[in-house]
Amino acid sequence: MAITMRPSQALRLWQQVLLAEVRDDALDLTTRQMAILLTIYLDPPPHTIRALAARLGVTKPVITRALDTMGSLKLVSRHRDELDRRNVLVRRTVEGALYVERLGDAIIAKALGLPI
Amino acid sequence: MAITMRPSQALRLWQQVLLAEVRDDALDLTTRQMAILLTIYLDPPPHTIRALAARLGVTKPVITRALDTMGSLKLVSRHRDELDRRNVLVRRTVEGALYVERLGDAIIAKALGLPI
DNA sequence: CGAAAATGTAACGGAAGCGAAACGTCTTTT
DNA sequence: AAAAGACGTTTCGCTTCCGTTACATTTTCG
Repeated sequence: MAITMRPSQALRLWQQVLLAEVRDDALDLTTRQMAILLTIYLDPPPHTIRALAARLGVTKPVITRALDTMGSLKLVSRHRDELDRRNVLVRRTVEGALYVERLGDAIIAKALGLPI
Repeated sequence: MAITMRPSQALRLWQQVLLAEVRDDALDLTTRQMAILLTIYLDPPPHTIRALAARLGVTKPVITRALDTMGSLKLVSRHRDELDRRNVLVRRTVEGALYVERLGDAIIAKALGLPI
């Protein structure tokens, strides 16, 4: 069974989560950064810069810069691929997993609070 | 009946919508701008800069700048309040309503495509 | 009426993101 | 072994956003 919502409910859910994100966000990720983060945590590894760029439809420097930022926030980590040393593999971190998990819980909490 | 989802579904929904937003975004709104836009379109008017700042938990210049950007994109419009000429009232536009409506439809489309 | 308060905006310096292009390193091809 | 290609990063100039502070206008209150 698929998730069913009316447009008004979907928009209200989106608003509530964004408001919560803005109100108490220490991280302040951009839309692109959040898309990258979720892709790393939801899609199966390995994750290379090139593959992430293709998935998002952006250039590689965009991924590099986003990983710089999220790496300094400890949300992801980078490791050289020893089998093909041209590649960089992006891996999850404990902090990142916790952040994503909390986001999921926050979305559900807001969904449960939606008017009928 | 409230909307029910598992955390994995919520996160997957979020990822899918963000990916779509990044892939074919003509607008590229920030998280704050999107939160402001949805608040203007979902919460009952009137919307003043001060009230929006309080709702988001940010300073007034943040709202002013976001409205500058979204105003040039025709997503919202500003009008001086004639009853209290200190106030600026933010109003919806046809273009903004269309944009928000499409976002709602996009969310629903992604929700329907979620795995069980 | 005049002082104080409230509202939104402008200005400032700093930080971060952008697209495009050039670059260094590593692997594959010839 | 040399040339070509692939991968990720760095650099460039530019734009936009940020927080803070100062400001002009308008209203309220003493």
